Amino acid sequence: MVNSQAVERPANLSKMAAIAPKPVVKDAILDATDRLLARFGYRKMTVEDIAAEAGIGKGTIYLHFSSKEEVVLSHVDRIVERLKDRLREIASSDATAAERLRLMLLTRVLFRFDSIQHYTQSLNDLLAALRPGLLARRALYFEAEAEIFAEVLVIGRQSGEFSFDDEHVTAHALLQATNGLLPYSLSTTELGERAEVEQRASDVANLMLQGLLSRTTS
Amino acid sequence: MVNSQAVERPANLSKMAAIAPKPVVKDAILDATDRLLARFGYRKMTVEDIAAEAGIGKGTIYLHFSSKEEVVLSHVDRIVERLKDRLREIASSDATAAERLRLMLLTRVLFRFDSIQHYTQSLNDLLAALRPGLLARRALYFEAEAEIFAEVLVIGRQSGEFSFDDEHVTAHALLQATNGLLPYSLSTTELGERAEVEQRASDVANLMLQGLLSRTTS
DNA sequence: ATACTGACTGGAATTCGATTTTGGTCAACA
DNA sequence: TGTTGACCAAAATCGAATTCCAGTCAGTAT
Repeated sequence: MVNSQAVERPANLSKMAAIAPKPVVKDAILDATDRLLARFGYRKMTVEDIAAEAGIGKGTIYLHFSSKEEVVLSHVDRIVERLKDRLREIASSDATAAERLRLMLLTRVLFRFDSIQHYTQSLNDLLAALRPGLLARRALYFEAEAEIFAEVLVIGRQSGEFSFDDEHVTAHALLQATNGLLPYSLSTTELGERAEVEQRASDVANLMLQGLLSRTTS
Repeated sequence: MVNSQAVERPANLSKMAAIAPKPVVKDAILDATDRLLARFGYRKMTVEDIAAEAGIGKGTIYLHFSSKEEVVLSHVDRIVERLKDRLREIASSDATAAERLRLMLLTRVLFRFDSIQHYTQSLNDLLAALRPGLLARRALYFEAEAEIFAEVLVIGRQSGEFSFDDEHVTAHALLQATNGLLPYSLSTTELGERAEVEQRASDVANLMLQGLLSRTTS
């Protein structure tokens, strides 16, 4: 439940580190988790393993996270958080709106692919153990992503580049169309080669974007 | 391995039933399988159960299928075969090519949804047991579907309704975009309400089709 | 105080051998 | 000639003994 992103009332700036104790340690825990997930998978990775890998005591983990499950879910959260940063970066670049959306769609697929392809065989394990928690967050992830996409859509419409009715519906459709390429239930090996996934994402993106382009421009 | 679809050299027409013994029985076995999958799931359903439900002896199952796994995979094959019939039906209707594709996309999603929503909780079980076999067939299913879609695409282009480069790439993109709504790894309950799934499929289809429409028509 | 730790605990997971179930075969049967 | 169900080996299941580990908290260090 501790979310370093949410900044509520920075009451005492000099004591920020105390309010959310040592974000450096928190990140070290998540880094360790990433390495160990790749090496052992979810079930065989113990909390003591994580602590040792991070160079801290086991109890310290519980000062930052409420449970082992929460550690791993936060790790996934961090991946998505970084993805969102990347998406916002692309969203505010100076390419055409269509080019930005295209790159954003490719990125949302490939960033996830790259983030978890390290632990391929252990993914099923993780998924089986955390399915309920992950499904709950999936919806939140998509919603957050949709907002970023919607902004670019609106900008593209203002400039006359795009033509569409509802930006939220359209944003969700864009995400939905690429969801089949996300390694949520199919592992990265089952999805196919990276290059092939990229090609498929690209083909889908091209077709969708063609549908967005304003009829008047051509 | 016994595939009633593949018609190789119908040597003796009067003995067809002997070459592929009693397709009626075969269908009865698959019908029984469908009912029992819903009731018990894959693992708890025994071959003897199937035989009893179909009103035949256990050994008879093995005159039609090489293994229990093959029985269930053939059951899935039959679902897809029926779906393809439905798709071809729509493909040859007299609506506009866009309307046909739209309906075909909705159908490929909802037909699957309806076909397996009976056995929701037992789906994970089935998926875990048959994953390798199912993944292998998935590719074949998509390929076969893509062909039907490609035909409609070509017709739409001939009539000037559509504009696109490669019909196979485009057909695959259409399928890929709706794959995320198929109950392959996510069960029907995890996908959401039927109406919601329908809405999402519809939104995606609309956007994709918008991209196909020829620029000249508007 | 405050930040951290690791020994400790109960419940969960694993192991392993005994027992039961079941996928697949085939000799007998209709 | 087509069908069957008793039969067999392999797999699944069970259950008790054992190990393991997530989470706690008294204690240490700072």
